[in-house]
Amino acid sequence: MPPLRRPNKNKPNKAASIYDVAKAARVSVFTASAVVNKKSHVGKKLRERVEAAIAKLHYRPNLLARSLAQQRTHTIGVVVPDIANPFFPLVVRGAEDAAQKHGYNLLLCNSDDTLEKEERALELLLSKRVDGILLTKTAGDFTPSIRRMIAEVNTPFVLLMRTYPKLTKDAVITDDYKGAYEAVCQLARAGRRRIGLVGGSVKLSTGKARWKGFRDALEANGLPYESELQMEGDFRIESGYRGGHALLSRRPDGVYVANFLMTVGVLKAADEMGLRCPEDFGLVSFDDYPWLALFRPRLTTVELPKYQVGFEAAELLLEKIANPRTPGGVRKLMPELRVRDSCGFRLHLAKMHSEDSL
Amino acid sequence: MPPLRRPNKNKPNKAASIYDVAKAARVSVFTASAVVNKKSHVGKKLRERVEAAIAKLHYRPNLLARSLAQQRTHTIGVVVPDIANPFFPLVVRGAEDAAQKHGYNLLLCNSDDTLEKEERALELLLSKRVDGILLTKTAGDFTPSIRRMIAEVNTPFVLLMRTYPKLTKDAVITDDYKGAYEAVCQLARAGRRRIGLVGGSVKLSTGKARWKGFRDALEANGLPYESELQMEGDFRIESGYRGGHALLSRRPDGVYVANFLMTVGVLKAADEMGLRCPEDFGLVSFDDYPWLALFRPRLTTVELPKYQVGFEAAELLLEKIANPRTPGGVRKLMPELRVRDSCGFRLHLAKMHSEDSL
DNA sequence: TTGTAGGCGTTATCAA
DNA sequence: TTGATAACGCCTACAA
Repeated sequence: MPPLRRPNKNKPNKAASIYDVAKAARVSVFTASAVVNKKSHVGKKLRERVEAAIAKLHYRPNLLARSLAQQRTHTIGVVVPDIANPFFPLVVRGAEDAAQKHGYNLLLCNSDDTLEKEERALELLLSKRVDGILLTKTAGDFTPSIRRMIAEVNTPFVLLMRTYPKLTKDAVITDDYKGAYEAVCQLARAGRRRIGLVGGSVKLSTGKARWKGFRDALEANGLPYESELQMEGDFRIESGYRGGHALLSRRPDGVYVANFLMTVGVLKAADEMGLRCPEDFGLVSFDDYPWLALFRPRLTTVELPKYQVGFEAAELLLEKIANPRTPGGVRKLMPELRVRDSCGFRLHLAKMHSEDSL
Repeated sequence: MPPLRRPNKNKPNKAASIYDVAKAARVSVFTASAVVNKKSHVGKKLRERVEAAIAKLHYRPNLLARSLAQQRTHTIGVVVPDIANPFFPLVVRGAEDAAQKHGYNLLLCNSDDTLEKEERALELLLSKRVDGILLTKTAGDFTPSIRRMIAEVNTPFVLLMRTYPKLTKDAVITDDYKGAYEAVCQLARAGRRRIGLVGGSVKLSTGKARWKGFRDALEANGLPYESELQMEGDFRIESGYRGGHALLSRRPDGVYVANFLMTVGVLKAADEMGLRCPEDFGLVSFDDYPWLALFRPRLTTVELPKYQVGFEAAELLLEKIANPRTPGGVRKLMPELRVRDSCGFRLHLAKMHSEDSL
């Protein structure tokens, strides 16, 4: 004779379980569960008894157990290179807002753009059975082991900012090619002829697209393409600093930097070299922040809709979770050139004007 | 006769469970589990059989089930006002690094400094049975309902940046009083006599401490205390902008702003009013960022060890999780005044010097 | 050292 | 409409 499952085994400080509720309301756990989940029509009388018991016992369902039972955690994993890189907080915030709206939570991991940390994070997220993953893929391919793992679990992925077709076609990115193209065109409009680049890694889709946009804009504007004016960085301050020193020592009159952190590095290098922006070199940066309009040099930059990227990626992911056969694909959001002083456009106009009046 | 629990009920695309492993290795689940957890001495022979089965089936433990069984999720909840406020990413990053080190993950929530969102977040985190919570408490008291809930679950809390003794004494904060005090002293050293404040909410421990530091420094420097030179904001750009307009219209010669976002707002207001910093008013901000050294006005500011706050808070929380009777208490980290141009100190020196040479 | 069986808290199936 | 009872996948006394 199987002993009845005893509710709350007399443990004093234990939270009430649905068994306790059922017992207190003198109904079955089924009924109790149905009431908790506002399910089908439970008789009014029983429902009230259950509700009373819930209130009395301060019952709150254990989401862990629920997740195990229904194979759904209502949690999505997010892996970004570094939340301390000012680019990502807004992306994550967008994702959180979308997730929140649907009753989902975010499990956050940093990869530092490292394959090792990325894989550790993914493995953990998968083991915790997140319902889906938002990933800003780092450069390089997954190990076969993790590839297999991902294939087996069948958890939907949506990529943030960077594409990586080997994993999935679903991604929300920005039109980096166009952004870089316009950035360089603006430099050209500002009368710059020897334009250099401090770019991100060309192993990344973003780095590559921005680099191509740079090159094509050079050509479209009939400007020379000098390979020694091109520096490859890693989107961090330090690499911008190194690239800035190397590049500026070649005295370009225009510089396009592929993200904000590297721009900071470039400005530091310029500072050390006694070079002023935009007088000595015009600069167009990538990615805008509210404070950039207020500090000098006022950066001409290409704003990327960070929040939107996160928000839409999360929404797409949630759709795929709800229905794995959701279309998806690459969603490309438009950047927006914001002309301020650093490109030297105003300077150029003033100069042209004074020449005119000679 | 109870039917044996059947491993992998023939479901095709199901991940292998420990039952499958046990079956494949022809051992009991106990043994399989022991091997997975590198437990006590399992016979070498059996262990190898189990390991082979694990490899063959690509078995990975379901952390959800494990959490349910051992009442431990290895997850800590983090509630911050807004991850998009550049202050918090570093705090969160510090916490993540500490958590990661101990095999923990972060569940991230934003409260927007709203009691409602804060409570929703806490309730969800508690329901998901996080092992502990890192909280930057918003202004105002919990509702009785959530108070009770928190009391019942017995989940350890550690506060970030802001104290709130009604919840817990454990907190990692910065010495805001001292920081503000030094900020104002620096303004005084720069020859400023009519010093105003754009502070945070005095309902927050941070806002209050920074305000007190401001006042005491005024007094210590024999400066007048004019209540109309004090604006209360909410740490966001917009409130700094409004406060900036109101304050600057009174023409103070020095301004202390209690965080970076509000400084951005103040600078915007100054810009619109045609006021230059530091020529027309000296400014000391709170909280430093790498790029602030490179843009003008170069902000004199009080750096707060953001990363450390997050890191140490997480470490303390993990200790409390491991041993609830861990001492704890308020850990106060030291700020660091970084003198640059915005306070007008250099200007002041130059002026004194030129007067000397008259 | 190894195995058996019960428990973790829910949901879900299938009768009644 | 309700109620037993079996999953969900893992851990862990208690036995052997």
